[in-house]
Amino acid sequence: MTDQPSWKRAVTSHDVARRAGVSRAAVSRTFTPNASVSEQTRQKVMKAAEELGYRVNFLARSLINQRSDLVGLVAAGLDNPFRTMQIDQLTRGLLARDLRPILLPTSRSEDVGRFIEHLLQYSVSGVIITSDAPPTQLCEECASNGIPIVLINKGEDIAMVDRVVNDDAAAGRAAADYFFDAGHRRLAVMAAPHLSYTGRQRRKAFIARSDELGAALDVIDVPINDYQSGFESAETLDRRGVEVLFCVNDYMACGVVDGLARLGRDRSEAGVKIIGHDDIPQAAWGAYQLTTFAQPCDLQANAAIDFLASRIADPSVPARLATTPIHLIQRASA
Amino acid sequence: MTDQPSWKRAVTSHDVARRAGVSRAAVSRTFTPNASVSEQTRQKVMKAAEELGYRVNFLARSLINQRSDLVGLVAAGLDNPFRTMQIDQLTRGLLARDLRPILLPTSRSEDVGRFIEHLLQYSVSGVIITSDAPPTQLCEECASNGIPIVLINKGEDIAMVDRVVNDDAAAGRAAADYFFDAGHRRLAVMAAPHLSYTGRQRRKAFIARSDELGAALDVIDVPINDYQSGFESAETLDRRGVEVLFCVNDYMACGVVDGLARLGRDRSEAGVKIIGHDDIPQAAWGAYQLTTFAQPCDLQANAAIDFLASRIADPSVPARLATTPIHLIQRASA
DNA sequence: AATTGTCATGTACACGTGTACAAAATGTCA
DNA sequence: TGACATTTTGTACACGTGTACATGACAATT
Repeated sequence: MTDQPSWKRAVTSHDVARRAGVSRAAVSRTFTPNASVSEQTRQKVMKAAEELGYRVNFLARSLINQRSDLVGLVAAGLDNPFRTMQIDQLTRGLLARDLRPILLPTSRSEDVGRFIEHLLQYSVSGVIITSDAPPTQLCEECASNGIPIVLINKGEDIAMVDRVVNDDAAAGRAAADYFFDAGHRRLAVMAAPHLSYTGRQRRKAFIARSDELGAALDVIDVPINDYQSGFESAETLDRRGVEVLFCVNDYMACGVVDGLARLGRDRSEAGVKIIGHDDIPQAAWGAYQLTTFAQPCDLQANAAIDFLASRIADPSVPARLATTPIHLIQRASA
Repeated sequence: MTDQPSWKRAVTSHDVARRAGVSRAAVSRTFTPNASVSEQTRQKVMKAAEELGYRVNFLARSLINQRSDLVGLVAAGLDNPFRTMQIDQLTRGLLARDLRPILLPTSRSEDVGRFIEHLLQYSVSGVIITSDAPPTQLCEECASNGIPIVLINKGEDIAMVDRVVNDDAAAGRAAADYFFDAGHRRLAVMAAPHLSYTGRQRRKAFIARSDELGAALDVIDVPINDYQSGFESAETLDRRGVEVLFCVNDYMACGVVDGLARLGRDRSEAGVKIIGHDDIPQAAWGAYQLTTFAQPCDLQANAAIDFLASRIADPSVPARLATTPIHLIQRASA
């Protein structure tokens, strides 16, 4: 026989059709949901497909459908553990819906141009962006090519672009209230004033609520909301005599804790009280025990994927916005 | 004109050809490396392509080339920060070579069947596997379809499958030597005896070297090499009076440190000395300061991608093995 | 029995590209 | 200039699939 034991070439729908004694169209219909096939031929086709080890070629299918079921996942700063949680949830969610995630980690914004090529050349069905830096160019390019976009925790509201955002305003306010209710009249907040939309929102809300309450306020600016910045800022905190601090994310808060410890300011005795945000795994680690606002990245992922899926189905729906609730987790740090 | 301002349909090589006044083949050749085109027509084509915003449709190209430039990235346990470092390096390396990573996080091994479908249906150019659980079925299936595979830190040596492994034996030995040279005659190692190939190797080498040195040895088994296991095992360490411990990874070591701290056994005063492995970011954090073996995941990623690329070019090369060196990083924990 | 409607099936084309082959153009040398 | 080698170009087919359309089978209705 011409039956090669080695993988000479992939088995196609044509082969299955011949073996099952039906037309190639019948095979195609068998593997297409909501297509019209009689139960009898479906059986025959399935049997033949099974025997030959047939799999539909998604490249060919995508070519015809103008849709690849690939989804671009643009994320920045995998160093922040929260990002890992996000992409973990997102990839699982996408795979559960038979969408395949292409991971595109951005370090410098210059990558973005290359990413656009990657995405458009593969006719991705959609793009989910978690990056810090606002890739407006990428958005425009995708939009003008009719590729659905969902932004997670980003500010720009663009026509036809869905967004999922954390309730940062609530977090900022709640943090200020928490400290105030505990009797403190001098508060502090640490954040990067120019990067990270979500960090800016939390910072803004904390400052606003602080003012409302009439509390004194230290605003500590850092270049980036990361561990290193937190660590190095400990000295500033010490110098200014800060007693309670809202750190706009846990990643940086861990740095603050370690930085203070290095200066000998242990927080078990009357040290600095700290509230963080995100509830990264490390926030629960014994050395930190951060009181923090949990950000429901599972809900966010689901919401984002829902948005994406529905917009893939109907690209003309108006832009939507989902705000996910926060949840205070009390630990030893405050 | 029929010029729609909206994105009615993507611009194809046909459009470019017409505009440039050449045949469609000329366009194709312009965008195919090492194809025969005169400089003059290339210029014309590039100009027309620029004006129309043309991009090669990779789905169509892949269909004809039987190769998609997509690479499956099968990884488990994104909770371990080392995994994040790995996929970060791998995705960047792949993108730098114009390969696109499809991320497939495995939690249960049952996913594997579904992943195989994902991978084969898209005619991925190759697969890189970092998963703990040995997906032998996935390997076989890919191999029988002629898809190159590279394993990172896995044991199975399979025909035609390249591997990149950390020098676990050296790490295990060096850890034992380190403690012995410091004067300790009773050593301990903590690891999951059934999971994680790489952990087993380190454990084995540590035990062997211990025996050679004639040191007493505590072998502490855990179900998984994770933070939680480390944390919970602190009590066992305390009960057995362990003084020095080799933890087969940092993730677990962090748990041990926290677990011991909870029991009041601070390591600043004569506490348990700990050596970890991987040099995850948290190992350098102030609260832990782990002495550890750095695993060069950048080298590993490059080696893996080199293997993959060369095997894509020539699938018939015999299986290769790269062993990456470790590097001791001394901090306060030992 | 004749008519109508429903549904399964096959044929033929389309998706956008790479490339074998032949034809044409160009360059080289006597 | 003619003969020949080399390069460039165009034509035609292939990749593997989804689906519009027409055809035919079969049940339901009159």
